Amino acid sequence: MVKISRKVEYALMALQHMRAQRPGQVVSAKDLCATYRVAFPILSKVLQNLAAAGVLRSAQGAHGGYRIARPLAEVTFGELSEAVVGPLQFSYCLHHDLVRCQLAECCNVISPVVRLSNRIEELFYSMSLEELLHAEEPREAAIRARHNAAPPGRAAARRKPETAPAEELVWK
Amino acid sequence: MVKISRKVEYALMALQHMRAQRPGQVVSAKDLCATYRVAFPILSKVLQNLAAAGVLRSAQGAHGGYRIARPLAEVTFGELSEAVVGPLQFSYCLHHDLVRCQLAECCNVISPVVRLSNRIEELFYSMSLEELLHAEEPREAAIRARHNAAPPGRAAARRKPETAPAEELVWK
DNA sequence: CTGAAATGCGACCGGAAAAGTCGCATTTGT
DNA sequence: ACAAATGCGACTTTTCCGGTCGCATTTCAG
Repeated sequence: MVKISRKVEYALMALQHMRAQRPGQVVSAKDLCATYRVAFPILSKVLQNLAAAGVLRSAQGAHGGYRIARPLAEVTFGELSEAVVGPLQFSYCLHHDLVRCQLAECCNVISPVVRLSNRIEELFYSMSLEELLHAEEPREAAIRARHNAAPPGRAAARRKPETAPAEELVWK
Repeated sequence: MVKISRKVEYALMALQHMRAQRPGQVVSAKDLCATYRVAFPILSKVLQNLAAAGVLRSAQGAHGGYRIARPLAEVTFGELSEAVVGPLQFSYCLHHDLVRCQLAECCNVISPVVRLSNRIEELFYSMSLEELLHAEEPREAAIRARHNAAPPGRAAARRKPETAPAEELVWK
């Protein structure tokens, strides 16, 4: 199954958050973790990856943190993905040389697989992060509203009927 | 990392093979395994999945096998993928209801993730198998040629070289 | 009618990759 | 000097996919 890595989701969360900051304002990994309930070391590594890729700029030391290094309209999802989870590698066949493929001598799908990989890669590199993150849509806004608007205990209970006590939502 | 399942590759191999058969000609799983060096049970299951999805038609009993059930131009890669590896589910967030997502209450990327998933899904359902498999390209043709070109007498030896590498090529 | 050859199907196993953890070094502002 | 932050590498845990096994069912052929 083709699945988006959780690290990529964390990266998107971080960028979505930073997009809303004043320009030049840095955000620490610690703050992000507190806000979005993600384990520190893993988010930290994701941010470091993004910094290494030039998507974020880091500031070390006290009151350090991260900020967006270049306009998100200029950064593609493909870049983000490669920065965070390594090179795109859609198939077992394509390690850029065919030599290693065990099936090479009787393989009849090299071309189709290459075509497929190219199509996905094109898609990934055609989507800018700006395009992806540009605005909340109703569905999400509703969730946020539910979360923020109602008196703490009750709304949760209402929305999420007896089945899931609030405790179970806590990040393990 | 976003990776195409090996089962999907097997499915493509099988369909590529059947595309070249005379209409109405059935191919047994056993034959396919022998030709492409894939373990029988796994390929068998892939073929069954394709049959259940109406892409292939199966014939049970002696001299049974599979054949293509409807024109590959009418079957999309998305269909194939879902038939073989289950429903497309690109993210951990989207189990069709948001209830189960632990991050829901502080998640700020639901919309982007939905957008992303939709884009990939659109791509998958926009590619027909005919389009993917339509023809061999030079690179692949070269490999096939190299493989087939050996003189007849030696061909058998070439085909199944008893040299050490042979063992290493055997599907573990 | 019986056996062989094929699909159909469900349960199980092992290994690799992803996710997460730990610990410590380095940088920098107060 | 100290505290707060990033930087980084090694380790552990967990999840899931590819692969295996075994047996039931169907169907053709002689």
